[in-house]
Amino acid sequence: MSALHDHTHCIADALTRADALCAERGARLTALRRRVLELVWSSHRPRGAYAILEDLSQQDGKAAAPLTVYRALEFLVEQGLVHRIESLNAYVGCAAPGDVHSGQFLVCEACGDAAEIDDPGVGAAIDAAAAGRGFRVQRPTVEVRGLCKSCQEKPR
Amino acid sequence: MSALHDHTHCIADALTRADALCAERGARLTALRRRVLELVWSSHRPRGAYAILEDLSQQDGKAAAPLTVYRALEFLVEQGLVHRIESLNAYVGCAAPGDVHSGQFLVCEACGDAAEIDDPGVGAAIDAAAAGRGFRVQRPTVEVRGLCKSCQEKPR
DNA sequence: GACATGGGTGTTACTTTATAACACCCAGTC
DNA sequence: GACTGGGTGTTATAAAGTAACACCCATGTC
Ligand SMILES: [Zn+2]
Ligand SMILES: [Zn+2]
Ligand SMILES: [Zn+2]
Ligand SMILES: [Zn+2]
Repeated sequence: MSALHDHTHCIADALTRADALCAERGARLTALRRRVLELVWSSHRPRGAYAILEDLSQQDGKAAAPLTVYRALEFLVEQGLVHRIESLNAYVGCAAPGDVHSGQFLVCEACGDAAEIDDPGVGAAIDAAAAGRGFRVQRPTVEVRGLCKSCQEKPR
Repeated sequence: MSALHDHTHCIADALTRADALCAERGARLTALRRRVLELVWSSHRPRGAYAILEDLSQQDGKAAAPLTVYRALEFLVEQGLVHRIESLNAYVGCAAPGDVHSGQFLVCEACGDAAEIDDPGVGAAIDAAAAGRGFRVQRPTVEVRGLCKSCQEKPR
């Protein structure tokens, strides 16, 4: 993700889509859940549950318990609004909620950004590899560590 | 991994290869590290660090500290003898140490076995997807959850 | 043999991440 | 108004991982 973009737009857009999706599904995007989603979207870097907890305490003055955040995150993940990055124990906003989520991420070691991609080639290759071994795919996880384009261009 | 196979052979083989690889590299596969490797290989299911710790305590009578196990695991991972399954916070023996490790796993939700595959198609697809976005790959992680062949055949 | 060197291990304490159990509240319904 | 169920608050606890520091022991050097 380019460092120079109107991120307030990313946030507003994510919240709007979340409102629409939840309304459509009859899922309850409560004030707390919406606020947690907003905090997850505070950047394109995956954010840990306890970091979000701190945000809640400091920005909202509410001293919430870990469970509060974890339950909100659980809901958001179920709704496909947020993805969990397993290799970081952290959460990041979904770029395309509503669409199919195969969950593929390019995670930059330098800036920390996690770019979600839904590359059909990768999905197809995984399906083929699994099928060849008689394995039935339920949930693929692809998290590629490396260096994003902008971090390669301005090294160090 | 078929439930019916001579697993003692898997273990013996893994230890033999580890001995050879470490000797070749001048890496010190100490008694503790070798023992931890053996415990990781106690099955084809990824095993958590604390589970291995318990094995050490119960089977060897040594009440080791967590760090002891984590340090041994760190060494084994560096040497490519063991892989960490990020989505499980657990470790599993490498099927082909010495070769290139892209780290692709088919993890069965039913029996827990993690089958390591090194599918060139998957690797190539990831490289292509990353290259198309200007991303330089350093360490890909692929962990596919689903049902292995034998668990599909004997459901429940 | 005495001595420095460095990697491996032991010990204690601590941080981070995640979940269990149970009570309460509040909107929607009959 | 009472019933119900999902969402939230509270407290306590489990699971996973790390920091700091001392000790040991094999190796190489003087
Ligand atoms: Zn943005
Ligand atoms: Zn970057
Ligand atoms: Zn085996
Ligand atoms: Zn299975």
